Amino acid sequence: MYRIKAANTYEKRPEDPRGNSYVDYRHKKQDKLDEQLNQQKIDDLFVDCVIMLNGRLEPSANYLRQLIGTHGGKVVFQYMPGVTHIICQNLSASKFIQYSKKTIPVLLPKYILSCVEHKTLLDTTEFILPQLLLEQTQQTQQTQQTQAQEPSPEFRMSQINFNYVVEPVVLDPDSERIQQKLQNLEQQIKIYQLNEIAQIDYGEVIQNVQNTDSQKSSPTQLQYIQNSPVKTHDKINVREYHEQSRLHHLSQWKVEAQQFLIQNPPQGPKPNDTAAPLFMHIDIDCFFVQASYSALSAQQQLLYQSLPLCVCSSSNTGQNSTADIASCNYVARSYGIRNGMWLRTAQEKCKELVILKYDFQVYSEQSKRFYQNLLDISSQIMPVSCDECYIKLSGLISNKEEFMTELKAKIKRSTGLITSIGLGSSLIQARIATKLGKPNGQIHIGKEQFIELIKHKTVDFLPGIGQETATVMNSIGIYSVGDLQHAQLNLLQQTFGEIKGQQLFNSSLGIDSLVFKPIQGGQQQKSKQLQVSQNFGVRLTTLLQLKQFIYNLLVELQAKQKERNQQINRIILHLNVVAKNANPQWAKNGGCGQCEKTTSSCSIQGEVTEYYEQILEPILSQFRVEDVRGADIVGVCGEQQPEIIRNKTNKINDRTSLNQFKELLNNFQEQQQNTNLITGDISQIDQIQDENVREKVKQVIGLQIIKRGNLDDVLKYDDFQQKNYYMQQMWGEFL
DNA sequence: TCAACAGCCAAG
DNA sequence: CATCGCTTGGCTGTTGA
Ligand SMILES: Nc1ccn([C@H]2C[C@H](O)[C@@H](COP(=O)(O)OP(=O)(O)OP(=O)(O)O)O2)c(=O)n1
Repeated sequence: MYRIKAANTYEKRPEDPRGNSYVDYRHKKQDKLDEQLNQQKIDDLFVDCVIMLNGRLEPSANYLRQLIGTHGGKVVFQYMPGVTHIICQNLSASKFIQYSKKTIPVLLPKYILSCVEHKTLLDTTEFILPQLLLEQTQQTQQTQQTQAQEPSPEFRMSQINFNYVVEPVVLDPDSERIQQKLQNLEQQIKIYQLNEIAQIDYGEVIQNVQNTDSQKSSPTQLQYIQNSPVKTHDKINVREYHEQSRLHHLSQWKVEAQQFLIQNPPQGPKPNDTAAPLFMHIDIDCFFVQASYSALSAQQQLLYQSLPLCVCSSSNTGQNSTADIASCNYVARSYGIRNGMWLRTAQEKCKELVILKYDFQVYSEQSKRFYQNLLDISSQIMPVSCDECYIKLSGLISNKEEFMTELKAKIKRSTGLITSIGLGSSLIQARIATKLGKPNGQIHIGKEQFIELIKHKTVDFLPGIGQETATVMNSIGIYSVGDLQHAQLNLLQQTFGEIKGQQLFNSSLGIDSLVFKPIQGGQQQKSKQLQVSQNFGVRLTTLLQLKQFIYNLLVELQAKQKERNQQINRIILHLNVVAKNANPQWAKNGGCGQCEKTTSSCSIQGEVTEYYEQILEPILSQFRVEDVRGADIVGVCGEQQPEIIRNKTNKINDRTSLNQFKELLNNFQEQQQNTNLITGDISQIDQIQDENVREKVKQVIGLQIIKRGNLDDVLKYDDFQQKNYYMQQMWGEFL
């Protein structure tokens, strides 16, 4: 039996685990924040070193950079004269040749960690990249501090190696015995009893869906083991757990916002598609904090005015809380506190941080009120979340400033909440405008300004660029948005893939990759998948309990399916099992910690709840029940209406007439956003000055028109995202 | 050639 | 007391018919 695992999992540093569940992403995010805010120098260990980090590393390049920085060293991500060490992990063939000729030591990341650990520069011999060892052993003695030759082009273009290794699963010697035991036990404890119980539970839950009464404790709910690390005063089941989970509500409210708009179609005027495109993005500032604050008594509000506030499930003052901060106000942010940060980290930054309680009821009501205020602006609204949405305003607004001021005042009157508004000619421009204006901002960004305004931001400022993408970008020498604006498109595409690469590039220029999809009144939204998860507070002892857990999740899935009137063709179970070397010290209290996913899937005929055993059966031998820390169940929905509009990615790569391209593609983009199809006027192509460029554009567009009959069909046929083949066909001439 | 599937990433 | 780490969608890459 084999399990695929990321090749470079680094297990010695639990606070930066990789390749596991999203849960670890939280840790990484936390790390990143910590790192950004802790840059004091510790010593001068690496003071004479210029260390080049290359490719994907474990621990992450970001972490190593911080580490080296705090010990006085300099870090570069591309080769340059003066580099004293190269840190690398996966060597591609071309680089292998390059590196083996260099006189600079090429070392494993372990070298940095060991040096720090021993507080001295160690001999490099032990840490030479194994691939190079044969060639280089003779040379290593005299390699340090040597000046290097000019870099070759390939050398500068750092590639990322996404190799995977297949690693045999070493079963715990006990597990088989335990399995056996459990199975026997299960048979003894009447397996059919579960079915019986299950039926009862099923009925109850469905009934509860209908009359929304809170559910009484049912026999199938999870049982916590005695003396488990998670102590609980009460038993919980999936539904009760979700009631308390902010992320569950957040996801739920997004769906509710969509449904609200379906049931209450916006009455505002229809935007004018022939007018200059104009989009608005609006977001309530630190939503949870404002809402929780507004629910306080006047006296308390006065007391907390202009104090650092946050919303967090912990009310403790004990200093070691691992509770997440859902939202913090801008005073708190000035201390470096961020949403999603653990309370104890935040309290290290600001002792006076005031904790407010969640009030999900209030958030839900405020969200509804917020949306109510948006209904008469325009007929086209696209919700992003409970506190955030895009609205199309093309041709509807005369005085922008006045409009924004009035809307903000109106929302303030109705909800008491302060919002930020951004206007721009594309979604991303509006989005960035909001971000730049926060808090209490109202900004309109012009196309030209956009590129200048964000030039000096780090790449992760752009929506769509998170921790992972930023790290990879850094490793190919792109740090700022400006770097990205001037990056080589083909390098980006080579690194991130054809579409993703193009989208990243486009984003830096303010061109949307997100498509504006306003809610269509009366038309039920169909999801592609429905998911139910619980990865908190799960500590099981018996197989029976595991089955109950899975069953409970399936009951929720079924309820969701019925509620949304969707069909589920297949379910996928991701069981989160505690990672072998997970460091308990870093684990969130009650959380799942570092986990490895064990996955199983099966097709569904009939009710999903009937599959609780069948879905577990194939993977039962791969883990011990007491190691299970949670599960995600994904239901893949069927009977999807085919999407008419797939994502379209505009191609730009002619540097000499970049501006013309930008302009042209902006126009195309705008038309696309305006009509969802480019039906329009392609005579503007004739206005392109540069003959080369003009012909290329004509070729590509024209070719497709001929092929498909007309431009509408070209774009309807936009299946090319599915396969690179189509990309080549559609846009090959451009490349 | 393309649908299906699995995995990763981002977002609030 | 802790603590409530969910859910959806888009893109990449592989497979197999
Ligand atoms: N990791 C996160 C991020 C957000 N939220 C919740 C709390 C936020 O109030 C709400 C909206 O998220 P935003 O990203 O809009 O952040 P805020 O509204 O808190 O702040 P701002 O929009 O001013 O940056 O979602 C959360 O619970 N956990």
